[in-house]
Amino acid sequence: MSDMAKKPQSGHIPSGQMTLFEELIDEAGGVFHWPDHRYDRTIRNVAAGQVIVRQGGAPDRVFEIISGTLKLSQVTEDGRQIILGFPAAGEAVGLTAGPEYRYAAETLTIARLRPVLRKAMYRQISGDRQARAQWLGWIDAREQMVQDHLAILSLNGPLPRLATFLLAQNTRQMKRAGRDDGVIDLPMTQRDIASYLAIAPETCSRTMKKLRTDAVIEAGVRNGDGRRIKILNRERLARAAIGSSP
Amino acid sequence: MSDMAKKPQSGHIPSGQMTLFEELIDEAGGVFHWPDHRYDRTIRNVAAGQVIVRQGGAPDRVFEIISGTLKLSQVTEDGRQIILGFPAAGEAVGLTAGPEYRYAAETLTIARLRPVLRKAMYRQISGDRQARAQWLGWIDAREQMVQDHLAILSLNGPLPRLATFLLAQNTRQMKRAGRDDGVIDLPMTQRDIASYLAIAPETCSRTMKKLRTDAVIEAGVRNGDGRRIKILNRERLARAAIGSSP
DNA sequence: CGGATGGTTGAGTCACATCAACTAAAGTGG
DNA sequence: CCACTTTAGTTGATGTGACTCAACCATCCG
Repeated sequence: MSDMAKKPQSGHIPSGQMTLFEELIDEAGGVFHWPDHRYDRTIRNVAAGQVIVRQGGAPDRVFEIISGTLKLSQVTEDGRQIILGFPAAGEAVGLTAGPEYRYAAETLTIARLRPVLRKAMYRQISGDRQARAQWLGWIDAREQMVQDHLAILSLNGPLPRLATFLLAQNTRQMKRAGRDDGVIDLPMTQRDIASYLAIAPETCSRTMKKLRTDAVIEAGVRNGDGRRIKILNRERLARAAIGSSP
Repeated sequence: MSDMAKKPQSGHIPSGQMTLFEELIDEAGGVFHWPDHRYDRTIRNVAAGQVIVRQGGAPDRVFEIISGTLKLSQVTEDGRQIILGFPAAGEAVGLTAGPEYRYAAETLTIARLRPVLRKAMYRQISGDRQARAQWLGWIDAREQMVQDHLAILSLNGPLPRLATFLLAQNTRQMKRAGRDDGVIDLPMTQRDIASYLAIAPETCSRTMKKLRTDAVIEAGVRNGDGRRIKILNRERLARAAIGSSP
């Protein structure tokens, strides 16, 4: 029930690719510390497994994701961990109207992030018309993410949930890349996916297998960080998403 | 699976209390039409069962709830209906950064609403410091609502979900009333609660019964619109919320 | 009184969570 | 470069419990 509490799986600090990007990385392990100077709009490279914002921290910055994928997680009062989503390039992280960050954000892959001070954000929203449209777009995207999550969780089986998740992931990556070859990058672990879908990790694995043996998807090999799968039959994947078995 | 689609239960247009408040009510059945003139900050009384905002409509107004309880619902692309929450006095409805309302809002009880034009909202956010704090508070409250919903849906049984829901309802009403007598108003149907918790209506009923027979709650009689229950043992309700059976 | 809506209860089935053991792969350190 | 450890993922067996279908009350409204 609260097995997630027993294994917080906090920052699994990989150091595999890090040697390649050592000079680009600001800090190596654990929580990423943002330099206080030159914080405004300076894009920085961050290693995988870095905690960008901490739950409960003061929300003084918003981060625009230039590239890479992040993971949003939250620890509830009773100790369970919830995965809230996997924002990627083009989205923003840290947007909140409250007095503190409600969730933690952690890089799943190497990422390029642009920090923006909250003050600057308010200035831009009031002033520059174009910048405001940009901000509202990010806020809207976040709204959409949450809505999609709720829609997934109100589905009643692992198969519809996973299928919907994969399709959504495909759509997002397709929009980002401009083309659609049916390949879906999954930089997150299956454990994270399971938590996001509110199913058991074993069930997630079994459902994946079912999709594989039914020739709906094709599982690739490990891709440095995470897996990569390919959609073989989008029709059936879409039908699985709404609960029709054949 | 999609039984909600078969019975959209759209606007169940009650006319019970309406005779009492007939002169206060602007429109009787179906979708509530807001007068175009005097829209700014004029509190209006609305009957129960009125649709305040429609999904897909242009989000030109935000509604501050002075009194009463509303229901937020959404119809997904594949026809399922999702209940997103039950905002009450002190909260705001219709806040969105996108080009259209994502969900419909309907009054569950008689309500007093203050509409505010979006333009006026932007003006206030940029200008008046105090008004901005108010708006940010509403946005934050909405964030909190969604987070709580996600936290509930990531719980894995009907009992924890229902218990959490009841405790949250109690907390909200307690804060609003200033005192806590353990009484919880439930203006929504059990069908709505079940949809909100993503469980079957029968399961919702059975779980309620279990709480009743275990002397955790006491069920009152029908209260005009909806039921009213009382918490007899908050300890056990709280323990049920995190999944401990004893 | 009849219709409609919301709620309750019963029986049965299926499937998800759980526990457990195991493989695969990658990081760690000598 | 090879043992050791750790983590992610896979598979099997099992019991329970939530959904489903169905019929039945209870209220409220005409």
